[in-house]
Amino acid sequence: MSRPKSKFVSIKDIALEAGVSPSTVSRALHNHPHISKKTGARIHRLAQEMSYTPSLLARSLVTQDSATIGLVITYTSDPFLARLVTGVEETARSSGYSVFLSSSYRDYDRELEVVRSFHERRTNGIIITGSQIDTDYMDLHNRFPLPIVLINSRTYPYSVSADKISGAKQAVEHLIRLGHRRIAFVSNQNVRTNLDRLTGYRQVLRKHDIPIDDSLIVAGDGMLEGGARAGQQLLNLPQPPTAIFCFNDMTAVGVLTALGEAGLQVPRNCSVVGFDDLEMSAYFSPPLTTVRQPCNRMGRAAIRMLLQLIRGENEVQAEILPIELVVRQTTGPAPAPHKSIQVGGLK
Amino acid sequence: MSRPKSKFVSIKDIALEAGVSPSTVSRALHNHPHISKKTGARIHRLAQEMSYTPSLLARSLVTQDSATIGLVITYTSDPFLARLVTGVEETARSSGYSVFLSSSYRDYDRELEVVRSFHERRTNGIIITGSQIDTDYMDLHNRFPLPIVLINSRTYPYSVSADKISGAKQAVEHLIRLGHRRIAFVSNQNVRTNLDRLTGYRQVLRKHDIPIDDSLIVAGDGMLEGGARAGQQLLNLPQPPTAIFCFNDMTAVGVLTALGEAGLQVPRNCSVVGFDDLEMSAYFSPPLTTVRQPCNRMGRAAIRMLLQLIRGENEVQAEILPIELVVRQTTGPAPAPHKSIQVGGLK
DNA sequence: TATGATTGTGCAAACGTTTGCAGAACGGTA
DNA sequence: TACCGTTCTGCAAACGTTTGCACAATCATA
Repeated sequence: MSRPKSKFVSIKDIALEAGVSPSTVSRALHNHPHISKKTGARIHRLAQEMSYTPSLLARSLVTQDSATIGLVITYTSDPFLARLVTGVEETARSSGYSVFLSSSYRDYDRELEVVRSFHERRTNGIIITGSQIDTDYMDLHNRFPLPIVLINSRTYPYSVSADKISGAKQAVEHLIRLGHRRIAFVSNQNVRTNLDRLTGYRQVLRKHDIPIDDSLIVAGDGMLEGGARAGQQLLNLPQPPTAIFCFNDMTAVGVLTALGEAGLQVPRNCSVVGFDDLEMSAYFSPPLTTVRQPCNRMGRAAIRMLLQLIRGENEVQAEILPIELVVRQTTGPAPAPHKSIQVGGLK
Repeated sequence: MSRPKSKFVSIKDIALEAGVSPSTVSRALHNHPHISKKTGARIHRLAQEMSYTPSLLARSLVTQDSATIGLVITYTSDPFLARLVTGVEETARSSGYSVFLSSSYRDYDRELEVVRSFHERRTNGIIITGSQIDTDYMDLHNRFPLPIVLINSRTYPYSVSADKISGAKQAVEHLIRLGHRRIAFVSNQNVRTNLDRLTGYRQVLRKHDIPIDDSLIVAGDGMLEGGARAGQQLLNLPQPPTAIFCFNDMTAVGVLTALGEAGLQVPRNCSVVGFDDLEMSAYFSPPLTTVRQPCNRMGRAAIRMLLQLIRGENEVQAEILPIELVVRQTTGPAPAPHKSIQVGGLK
């Protein structure tokens, strides 16, 4: 025997010990009604004593059900995703599923690779945030014949998204109401993820007859560094903005740092709005005005949808969850015109 | 046939199509040398065409190797763990492992349950952060006959930890050097996790002949809320501290908020030191002085150790990684004595 | 005492792989 | 033509489960 016998105790070992057949053991452990009380008890006791742990690998093979789902996120270090992961993991576990986690780094091929590997492991379904493949999954359907639910990819039929257009509109409306007219937008690198926020941003400006100035739309990277860079870039403009709407909270914090380093006060000299509402954001100083994404709820909705698909209920439809602006202390009235920003103020 | 045949194409399907035996297909797909070029090519082509994806479930069963590891963390929402997860996931994947993720909520039974479920899935090994079971795993060894590596449980033989005693000492030394003598410590709820920090804290105070005042040791919860509460509690003391050493950065931020709300300036009226060095902490205002835990490195070290154990190299030993104080702007000279804290200062 | 119903157990196939071993096909040499 | 050595392929067992079906045991009833 070249391969060593497994180091784990199997149903057969118990069967041998109990002097019954493996099937009886299997049934006994599942409390099958046709098993006599006596044998049932004895087998349970033996299983306990021999510290038997069933192999879900073997079970999955025969039942054609791995009781496993895959979760693909962009970066494990993105705090926005933390609560989402919590929601997914929690609900998955309470429905008896285990969760594979992997990250895509927002890279098409990497995402493909992760999905392939989850498919190899025969996960019952996959949830993907920030997908680059997105609607292409519809063509990949025969290559990956398993349910896939996307988060924040609202063009894909099986998806759960936050209503980001509405969020962006609320944010910009809020700023305009405060008197701002030069409102900047700091984007993410990734075109697709910016789309909704930009749409909302443009719609509101247009509605208020504010011309769209492309120099006010600058690129961040969705992270602290990018926000800081973008902030500096905006300050160097001949006519800097009086308010900055940011792709997300991390970006906003980066922007705040840049403003602070330039000696500007927030919101006196410049207002800042974030997106996400990280737990941290309420504790920032000043506490960040931001658009709250219902992450936890999205995670739960996504897995609920996935479980439906797994059960074969195919008539689910894309969900778009409402989103709300949380006004805190980084937004205030626009400074008087023509001296919109005073560099190097106070002290 | 009551159970439907699998919806996935198997090696048998290819064999049928190619007119060869399953074994040949298996070998061809593994580029076994004894397979003729012709058949090899044909089978590869067929596999491609039929979009065959091997079942790792089946493979794992026969090879007795699931190429899978389990990662147990306390809370998926803890930002401190984010980079650690990244390190683990990254290294695991590049070694061909997939990662199961689950959270323990710092609960003994929950942790046990997660480990059991990972064992059922026949993960090759498990990494656990913030373990409550800790050294008890040594007794559980026959129940869980698979390698387990703990993070930050230095009494367990297979563990990777940061040198938290040293970190705490550096922090408190730093404060004392700045002239502070009333130095508070805001702890976590969990006794075990506080141990090292408290040891360092006490050692340094004793070394400098500063009596240890138990009223200066108050409980947080490792999170923002707890920090804020603890901060208030400390301010209400008849003789409040001039410096506060916090269990972690989240706690520190909570404390900062409490100080801010009381109208105190940091570090003029009170210094604050955190622990972890979250990415966010450098961007806080003022940027947080803190003790940096090498999370990413710890994650990588942990999985490296686990892989060694999986390969059967049992002579590994617990690793303790160095840790460093990062001085930023929440610490400064102690205020003059007897008017140590002026409530409601400036403006 | 046979009959039938009821209850408990075992056989064997199946899930999708891998792999040792046997053996077929093929080519070359004597 | 017979033999041997290569080179390739297939058989069958194994991994650890589940489960339909057949059948054995038990017991009450006629």
